[in-house]
Amino acid sequence: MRDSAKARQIIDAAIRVFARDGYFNSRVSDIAREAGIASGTIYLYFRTKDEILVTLFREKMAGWVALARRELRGEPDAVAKIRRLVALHFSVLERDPELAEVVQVELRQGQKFFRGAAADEVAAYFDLIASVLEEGIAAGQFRADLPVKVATKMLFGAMDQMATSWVLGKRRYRLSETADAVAAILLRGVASHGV
Amino acid sequence: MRDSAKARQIIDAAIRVFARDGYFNSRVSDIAREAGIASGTIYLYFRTKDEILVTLFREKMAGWVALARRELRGEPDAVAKIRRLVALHFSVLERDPELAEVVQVELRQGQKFFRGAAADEVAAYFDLIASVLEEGIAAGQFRADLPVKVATKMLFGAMDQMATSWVLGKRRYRLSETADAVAAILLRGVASHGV
Amino acid sequence: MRDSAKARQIIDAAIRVFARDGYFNSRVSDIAREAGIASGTIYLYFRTKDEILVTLFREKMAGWVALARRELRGEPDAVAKIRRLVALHFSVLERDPELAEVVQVELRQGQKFFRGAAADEVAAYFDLIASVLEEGIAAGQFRADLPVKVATKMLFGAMDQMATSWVLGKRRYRLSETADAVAAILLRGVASHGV
Amino acid sequence: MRDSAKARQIIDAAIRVFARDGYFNSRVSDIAREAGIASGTIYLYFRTKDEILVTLFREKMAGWVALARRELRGEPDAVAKIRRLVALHFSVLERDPELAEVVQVELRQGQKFFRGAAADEVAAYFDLIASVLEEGIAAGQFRADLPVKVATKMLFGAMDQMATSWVLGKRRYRLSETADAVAAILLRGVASHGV
DNA sequence: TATGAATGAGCCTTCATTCAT
DNA sequence: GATGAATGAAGGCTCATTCAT
Repeated sequence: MRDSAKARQIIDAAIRVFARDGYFNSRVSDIAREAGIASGTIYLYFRTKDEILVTLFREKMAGWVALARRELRGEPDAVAKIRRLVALHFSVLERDPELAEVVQVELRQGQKFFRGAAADEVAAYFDLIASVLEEGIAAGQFRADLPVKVATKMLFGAMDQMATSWVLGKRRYRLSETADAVAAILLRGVASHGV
Repeated sequence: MRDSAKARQIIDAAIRVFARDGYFNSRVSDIAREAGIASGTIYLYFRTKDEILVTLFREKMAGWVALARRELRGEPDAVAKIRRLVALHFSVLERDPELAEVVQVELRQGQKFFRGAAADEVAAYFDLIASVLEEGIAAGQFRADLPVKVATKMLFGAMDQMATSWVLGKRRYRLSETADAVAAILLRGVASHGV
Repeated sequence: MRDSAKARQIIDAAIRVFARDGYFNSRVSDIAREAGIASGTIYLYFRTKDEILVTLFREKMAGWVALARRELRGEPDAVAKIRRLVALHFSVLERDPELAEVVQVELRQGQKFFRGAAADEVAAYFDLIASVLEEGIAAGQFRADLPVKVATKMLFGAMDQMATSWVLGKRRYRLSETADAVAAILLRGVASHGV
Repeated sequence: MRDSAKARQIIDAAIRVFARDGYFNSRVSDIAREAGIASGTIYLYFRTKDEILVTLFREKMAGWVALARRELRGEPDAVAKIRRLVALHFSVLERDPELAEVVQVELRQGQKFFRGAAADEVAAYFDLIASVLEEGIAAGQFRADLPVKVATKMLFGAMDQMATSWVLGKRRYRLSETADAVAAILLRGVASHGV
């Protein structure tokens, strides 16, 4: 549980195993073997198998949000931030295909992703998107009457489905290359006038 | 499968049980009790517990696509069709909250939804969306250079996330009431000029 | 249960099915299909699946013993009777390979064969063998101090193993052709002097 | 299989349970309770319930054949060896009545005994018998024209039926006391002249 | 800390048998 | 008598978790 090299080692092993076999088909002993430790050792760092998945996700998602926040800070306005956000969303997943498999496919089990322990991190990401939209509205770049909550979900959903389709299509193309097109459509959708 | 009345009875019971307890927490005997039959009877109509979930989804999704196709036929142009599609997507789920729970949450397990046996039906829905986009492009309503595949995924993703958030938020508002706003954003995103 | 063409039809189907798949791998419905009737019909003639096996065996064994008794009656002395008995034992099985498979392999399950409902018929066959041995002793052909019970079991065991090996060896030779050799060894074993 | 002590503990428990209740009436959990371990532990040493039976048999039979080989080595000629073999065959079973019950009754299910995984050990026992017969023929003690394969099966069958009858008769007498009579009949059967 | 043998709760599925038609 | 859809008991096996070392 405590931050530790061993915990990270376990999480990294879990990502590989979950990506390969799926969460339900993976045994704790598989993760242990992949990590090169005894299965009992895992329970010194995680209370349950489920907690591995949740922790995995929380850590990755928290890092993701932090990264996004940092990156967006450098962008001049909401439009640029949306473009950056899409590019980042895609490149993070593209850079780590095993993580992508786990996040887009395995993590959607039951209610673990949007509900569950990871809900805070997802909410933070939603908040980040919403804040960019608010900023755009304030700056007059986005429609004044834009329903922000709705638009936030739609933006996330659109990006998420792009990622899911890419993963399920065995990543046969470069996800990043679609970023501009995606951002363009999203921006037109929310813009106060033609962009 | 053979006796469609009994099979439907089982599927309907399964929807209620899965919606209440989740797929993995549901025992076959729970479905049987809910359907008012013996658990062995289920195996006269379905080979495995898994097949119940898959059949459930295929039937519902096939009906959904057929309904959408029929409804869209009556609309005059692509813009109207997109509006209709969003309204339909939302109203189908809103009318059957238990189905919504199953489709948006339980069905996303592992690879059963987009991959797996249900892939054909999902693909048919994607095709339907794509065909509307093509029609809009041909009619000059949507951008001539619109990347149809990308836009298709984004449209589906946006609607899907709206539905998921609504389900996870315990359906505390009327999903249908967001349809106009969603359609508006989608249409602006793909329109050839400000709509 | 009652003697009837249908009961015989079921038993004959059961022999074929048991010989092909083994008793435990055979379902009652398999027997029904092989017999060309509904599975429920079987229960009009037999109380349980087990009873099919037992009845099958009792009928075949009773017929076998009756046949043997009849045939031996025509033989002049104990030596000729032993020869006849061996030849008959082998030819009965050889003439009906599926019955042989069932009797030598499938029927030996648990305690159904020597113990169980078929015990009487087996005992009758043992008695028949014993009576021939007694006759031979009385006639001076067999050792006066021959332990009849022991010899009876040995004779049966020797013939039985010959049959079992022949069945397990996929009946690649003619069992009957070994009858003379078998009878010769048996007769020397019990004879009052070199035969 | 790995830890021979624990595996032996399980096998010994299985012999007691199978002898008492029969193989099919025994649950894996019964064996576990008898062995004083958890039922899951059994699966650390055996893949299936079936494998327990097969392993049980292979180990016992292998030990039996090894013992017989060793004992026969000390005997001066084929006649003495046959006598020793019969005595040994009977005393092994008599010394371990529960093993006898399992080997003579439970193990004959379907094709596990003569066919199946135990076939090698049974074949080794048959080979041992055959080699003694060959030796006796070479030494002139047994008939020169003795059909060895046939005689081997008959010898085994005769001993086996003696054992089976003894087990089924609830072991109401001492099997060993019949050894001399059995050996005498067998030897007369194969001898080159009156013995 | 680390190990890995041991635990034991949990459940899907089969199929002999029943019975309403 | 005949049917075959329906029943429901039964148990082998898995694997997350524990704990003695």
